[in-house]
Amino acid sequence: MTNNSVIEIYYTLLKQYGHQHWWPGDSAFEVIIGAVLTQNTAWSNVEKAIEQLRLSDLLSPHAIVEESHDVIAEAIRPSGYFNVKTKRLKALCEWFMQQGDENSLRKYDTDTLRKMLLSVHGIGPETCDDILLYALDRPVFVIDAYTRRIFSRLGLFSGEEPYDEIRLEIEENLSSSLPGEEILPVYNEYHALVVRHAKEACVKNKPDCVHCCLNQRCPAASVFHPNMV
DNA sequence: GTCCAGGGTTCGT
DNA sequence: ACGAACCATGGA
Repeated sequence: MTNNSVIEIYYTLLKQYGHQHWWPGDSAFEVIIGAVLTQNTAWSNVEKAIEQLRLSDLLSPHAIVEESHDVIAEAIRPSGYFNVKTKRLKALCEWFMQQGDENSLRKYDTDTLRKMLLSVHGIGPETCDDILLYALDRPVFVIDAYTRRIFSRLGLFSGEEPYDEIRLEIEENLSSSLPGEEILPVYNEYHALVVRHAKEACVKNKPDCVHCCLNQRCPAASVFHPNMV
C-alpha cells in the first residue's frame, strides 16, 4: 500500500459522488437501532422498520427493553430477521441503559468502547464500528463487504484478511495523511462513499463480478481509471 | 423465479 | 482459527 493511496481514493470518490449525508440529524439512539436493523438488509427496509417503531412509540431504549418480544418483532418485520434482531435490540438497549445517558460513554477511549460493544449479543465488528463512528463520533474506519471488494480490486488487499487487519492498516495510512482534528469527518464520509460507489460500480452487485473498478465494462470504472471511456 | 442487501451467532472440524 | 447453516423481508 503506497503512502497516500487511501486518501487519494477518498478524494477520487468525493469528487465523483459528492457528500453523501449519512445518518444526519437523527438521534444517537436512532443511529444505534439502525445499525442493528441494517445487518445484511437493504436500508430501504430498515427505514420502514424504524418508522413503525416510531408510530408504536417504541423508539427509546426503555420502551424496547420493556415491550414484549412479539410486539417489537412485529414492528420491525420489514427489516427481516425480525426474531433475531428483536433479541439483539433488547440486548443492546439493556447495555445502553446500564451506561446511563449518552454522555457517560464519553469517558471511555475508543478501544475500550469497542470491546464493550463487541461483548453485547448481536454486535459484531461492523455493527460495532458503525455505532462508534456514526452514533458516538469516534474515528474508526468501517470495513464491510463493499470495502473489501473495492480495495481488493484496486490491489490494496486480497480481501480475505481478518477485519481488524484491514481496518488498522487503513486507519494508519489515513492518519498519516491527515491531522487528527480532520480525520473524523473523513471516516464518516469515506464509508458512505464506498457504499455509494459499490452500488454504482456493478449493476447487479454480484460478488463475483470481477469487472468492478477494473475495466471499462464496469459502469464506474472511469472513477479510478480516468483514461478509460 | 432468482439474487442479494449498509451481518452475527452457533456449531462443527 | 476457519467454514457452513441459519435467520427472513422486499426490491431489482
